[in-house]
Amino acid sequence: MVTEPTLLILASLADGDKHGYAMMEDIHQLAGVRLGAGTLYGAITRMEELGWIAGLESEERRKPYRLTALGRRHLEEQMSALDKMVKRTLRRLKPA
Amino acid sequence: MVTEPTLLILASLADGDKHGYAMMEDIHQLAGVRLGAGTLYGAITRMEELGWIAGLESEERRKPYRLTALGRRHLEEQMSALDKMVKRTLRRLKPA
DNA sequence: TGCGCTATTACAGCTCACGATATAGCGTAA
DNA sequence: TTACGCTATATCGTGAGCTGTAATAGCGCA
Repeated sequence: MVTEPTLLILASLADGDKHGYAMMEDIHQLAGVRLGAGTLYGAITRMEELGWIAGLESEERRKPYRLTALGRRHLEEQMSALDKMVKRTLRRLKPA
Repeated sequence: MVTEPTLLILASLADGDKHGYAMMEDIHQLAGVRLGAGTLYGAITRMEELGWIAGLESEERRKPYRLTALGRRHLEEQMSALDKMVKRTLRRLKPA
């Protein structure tokens, strides 16, 4: 697996509000992995409790979620750390 | 946590053979995280069984490890996938 | 009517991350 | 020479959370 489901969900919501199933599709495009239902909805529940995402009301059977300010900040931190790490590692992989 | 310990260990060994404790220091420099002893040596054992790293003989109390060809290939694949994902996500975070 | 896709929930199993503990060699300062 | 702190590895228990699967249900279409 490329990254923790948590980051993939945050990354997906960074593009706009989405419900669970739509995140599955988006994450597949974004990272090439397909999260299972258990992984996805389990992570969503935990992240909502953490205050990283918020469920929006809806009269449909779809339940959309939105990235909170806290979640966005966390995503930014993780991404910039990841970016540094990836760049350093790629530099190690291809010697001068 | 930024990334799985597995990738961090592979990334550390991409720079040259190292024993466990040296990886801890290197990973701290590389990714800003400090792996605990349990995490580190647990992952090392599993990765050796997978054939991603190989233990080298040594008469000292230090046991150095080397990245195998298989491990290197895996690291390259994961890093390029991560690289794509990070770039796309960063683009989402800072709108035009 | 039935099939396949969308959509969510719940659950059981299992891996693994993590902290803590134990052991031990080493250098060095008191 | 004793004691302390750092280096170095191993092991264990616990819990979090990833994973696949099954159950449920609305929807569109043939």
